[in-house]
Amino acid sequence: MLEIEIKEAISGAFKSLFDHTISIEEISLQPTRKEFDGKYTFVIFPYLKITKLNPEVSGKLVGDWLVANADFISSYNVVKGFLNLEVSDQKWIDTLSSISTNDEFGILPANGQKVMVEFSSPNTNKPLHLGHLRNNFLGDSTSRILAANGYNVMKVNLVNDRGIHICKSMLAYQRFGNGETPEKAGLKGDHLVGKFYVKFDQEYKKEINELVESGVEIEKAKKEAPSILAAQEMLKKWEEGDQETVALWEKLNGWVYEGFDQTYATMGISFDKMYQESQTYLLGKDIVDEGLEKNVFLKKDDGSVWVDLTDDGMDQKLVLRGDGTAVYITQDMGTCERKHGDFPFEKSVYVVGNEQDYHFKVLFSIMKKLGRNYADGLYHLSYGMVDLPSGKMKSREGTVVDADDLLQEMFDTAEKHTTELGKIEDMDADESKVLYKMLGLGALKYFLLKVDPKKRMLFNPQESIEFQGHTGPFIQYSHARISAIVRRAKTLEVSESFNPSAVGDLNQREVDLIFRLTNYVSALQESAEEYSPAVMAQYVYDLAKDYNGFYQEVPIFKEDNK
RNA sequence: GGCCCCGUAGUUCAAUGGAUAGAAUAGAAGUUUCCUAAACUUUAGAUGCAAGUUCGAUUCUUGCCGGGGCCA
Repeated sequence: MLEIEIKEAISGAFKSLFDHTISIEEISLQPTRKEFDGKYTFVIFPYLKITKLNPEVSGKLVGDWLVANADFISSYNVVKGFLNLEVSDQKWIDTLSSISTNDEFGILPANGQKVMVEFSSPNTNKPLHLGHLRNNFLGDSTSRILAANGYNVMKVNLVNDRGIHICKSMLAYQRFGNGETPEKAGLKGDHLVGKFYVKFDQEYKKEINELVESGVEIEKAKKEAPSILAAQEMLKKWEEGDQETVALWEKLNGWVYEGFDQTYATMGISFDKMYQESQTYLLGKDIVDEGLEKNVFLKKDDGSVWVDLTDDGMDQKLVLRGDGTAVYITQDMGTCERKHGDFPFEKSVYVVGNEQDYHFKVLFSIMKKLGRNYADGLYHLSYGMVDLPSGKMKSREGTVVDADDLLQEMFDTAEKHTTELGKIEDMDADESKVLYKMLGLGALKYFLLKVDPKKRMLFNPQESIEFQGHTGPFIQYSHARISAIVRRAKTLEVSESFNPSAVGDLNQREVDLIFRLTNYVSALQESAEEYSPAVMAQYVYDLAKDYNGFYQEVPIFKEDNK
């Protein structure tokens, strides 16, 4: 890449001028601000100790050396401690040529490394909601970025298909279901099961209220309400493998999976492998034994097993209960090990909400103490909650934004805007449907991805369905117009306007655009290492914005279009 | 109580320790013979507070004040 070449040249300049070696990694190069001349800026300030000269003189020396010795640097200027470098036309021509002839532009060759990306991780007792959408889009986007960077990526989904929550749905179905099915109810399977989960909660609350009215303490009532006891009993039966219970569990989960599959298909998201917690929840106990053997864990008098992480700034953590039953971290250790066994990765990304920051810190620290060679490659892609203007989403208060509903709303809005603007009069119904989906999904994905993942974000339904401004459809629209130029260039036979060799005739804005494009690719490469879809989103947006800004000043086809 | 994350225009978001803190949206004023006006141009508007580190701090450190989370 161009940037690397410039850095190498700067390094050469320091070697030759000051007999000092600076590595390419430590050289900081940034795009020149648009109010100054130049394309790349090298900040001299940090190197004044080496040059032992003032900023202006240092910049001039380096600039002169570069112009004399690096043929792709055509000129330079120094403002205070900023050395602004201009890249020669020939270099742009070469760069653009290599881009236009490279079908794999932006995609790096395989690097031989495996990375597993776990995301989505739904519970099977209710449908996906807005929070899951942020998770899914982050996971999917990260996977794509990593794949484009040459990693062998395996996308996995660990479904939480067991536990007290699904028993609650099962119980309510048993009582109130009357043999209902998704077909009969005309509901997606996940929505049907979610309905019974809500039903359970209503009954449970009713029972608590009755108990409290009869004089029972509220905490006690919560523990002793008949519904919750029945749910616990059902979980126990499930764990014992009771046939009837397992059959019911399979039936309901089957419906939920069908519903999820539909939602994933709508979102355009797929997985290479599914894990079920029902298959992994017993894992990890052998690792506890191993940890005891290696003296990483210690057993207390009551038989419980602990790990001491005070050296790493954490506290002591329980890894196995005194009665020998597992805690969350136990199964996560086991699942981690199994995942690595299935797909021996160098890196493994967990896309999980930030309420589990501490949990993953603990998990990774344990795996390291156990001497797993892959432990350094474990990464928690932590993201913040999605808030609504009314505040936090709460399922019990019915303020949850359902994923299917939201997706449909986006598609409907796309249709409404598109028809109002009269954009697609020559399209048939199928084509236009594809278009609405592309627009609606683009808007939603961009809206959720443009925010720094770790930050809590606000989802305003009104704004999210707007297609103007800093949105996905803005970028899609710009792309459509760029494509139109290329199309017309071919039909009008003025394609030389787009011939790389004509780059010398392009105006400043156009060259800027090309510059942005090359910059975009290097950002693609760097940001992938930092798992940052938000950075990618910003670059694409900037590019589209630059394009829209300059096109009105230089309409290329003005003359040919009479 | 201990630990973790976040405080930037009215609002929603940007800004590897660098130049005059960028966008979008809402407000005001404009632009359709044009590669599709889902666009473009102009205008006004912000770093919670207080110290410290240094050539330079939205960014790093400490304290305080707010918001959220985790652990009991």
